[in-house]
Amino acid sequence: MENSFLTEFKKREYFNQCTNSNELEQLMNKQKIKAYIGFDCTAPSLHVGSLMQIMCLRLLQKHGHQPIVLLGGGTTRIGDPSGKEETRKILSEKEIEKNIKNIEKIFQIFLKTKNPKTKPIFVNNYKWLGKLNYIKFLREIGKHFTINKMLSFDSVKLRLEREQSLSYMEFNYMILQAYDFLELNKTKDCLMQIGGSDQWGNIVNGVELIKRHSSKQVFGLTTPLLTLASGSKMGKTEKGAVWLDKKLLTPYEYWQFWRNTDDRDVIKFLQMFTDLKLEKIEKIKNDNINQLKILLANETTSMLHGKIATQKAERTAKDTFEKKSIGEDLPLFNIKKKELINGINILDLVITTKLLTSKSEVRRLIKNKGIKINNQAVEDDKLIVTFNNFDQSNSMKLSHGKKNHVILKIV
RNA sequence: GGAGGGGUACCAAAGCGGUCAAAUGGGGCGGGCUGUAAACCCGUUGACUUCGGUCUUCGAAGGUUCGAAUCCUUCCCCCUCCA
Repeated sequence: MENSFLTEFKKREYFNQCTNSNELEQLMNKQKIKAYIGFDCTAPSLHVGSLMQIMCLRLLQKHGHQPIVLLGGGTTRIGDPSGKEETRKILSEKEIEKNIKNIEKIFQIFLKTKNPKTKPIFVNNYKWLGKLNYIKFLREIGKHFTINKMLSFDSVKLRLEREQSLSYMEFNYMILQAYDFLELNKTKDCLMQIGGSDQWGNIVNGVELIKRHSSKQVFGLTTPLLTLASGSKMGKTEKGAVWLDKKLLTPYEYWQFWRNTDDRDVIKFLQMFTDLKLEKIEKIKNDNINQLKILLANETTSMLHGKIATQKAERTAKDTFEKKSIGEDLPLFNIKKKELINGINILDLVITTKLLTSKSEVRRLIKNKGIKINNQAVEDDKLIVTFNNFDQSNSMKLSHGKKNHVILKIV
């Protein structure tokens, strides 16, 4: 089999580690399997940091396998200590439920839901973790874990070494995650768990638990921690997380995020985050880098926000950056006619558009020629904006730097 | 439990009675170059300001002093060594 799930998985650079690569390959060539990924529900939505995991689920579908999406209502109530230096804050039940609903919508967009053989199965581990019987759990599951081994896991070891407290609750997280896998194996015949490289320990625990408890062979697969050419973490910009939710980040902003990818990351991102065939990427990889970035932005944005929103975003970018005119997708602010009669101070105006948050900062920017009205740098921080600054269609473009623009419209 | 060392802005780290809104580096932001990239160069980086200043900040609370990030007291937290 030339293009199996695993080969493509590796070619697209999703591969980090596998508990048993060869046997997994054989299994997946022989039959279609179910595999799961668990997602944390501490935030109201997911951001690009989870995108690689989502792409893994899509890849499963592409090869005829069925993804299980575990939204950890139960484990989110505990908090994964992996990679965390401090105890996480605990969320209320209500918040978690709300987050889960919201996050599920993201998967409805990214995954194909029609084909009954590959459509995603959504599960919430609170369903089984919520009603565990402590004594029974200790006897059936707890006996397979030794404290000696648990103490040796990085997530635990680090906290202990630094003498940071690790609550008993968090200490149990790995057991619960292992139990999730066991449960999914029993009830859904799930044979694989995928996760980020930081999940390796937790995943292996699940694989081993199933072996001991049910004498079944299952698999674990991890993706690498994605580091950008610039050395920073994927998905976090200065302005905050790059959310996969148009309420938290507009399609235009999402498009811009991809358009601004570092040159060195573009090909990698095309492989990882688009559906473009690898052969095609190979063919075009020496094309004009800016065209490739636009392609990347178009592919990723339409996957999440749809074709129409993507076209709008692209057009807005063109209008804004190439024609230096007013792009329709830029954030819009209405100004009342009344207010303009006496004019509005430039400082107040910038603050109301939320382009910046402090007047001192606006003053500084003006000094550095960083605030522009209709592409013209504002020279005086006492400038009063009036009707004269608006064009025939009652619009005015206000910019902070080259990339942050806002359209003001008189109503 | 005993002995030391330390908590300073987004982070790291200097300052150790006034000249400190606080050196320096990183990061951020803006400008230049360019390609909405990287690298590089320049500027900027508490808030408000009628641009004269004013207000708030150096772990917390008190105190000494004309004046404290700097000295004293108590408290909280962290690190290293010994037991």
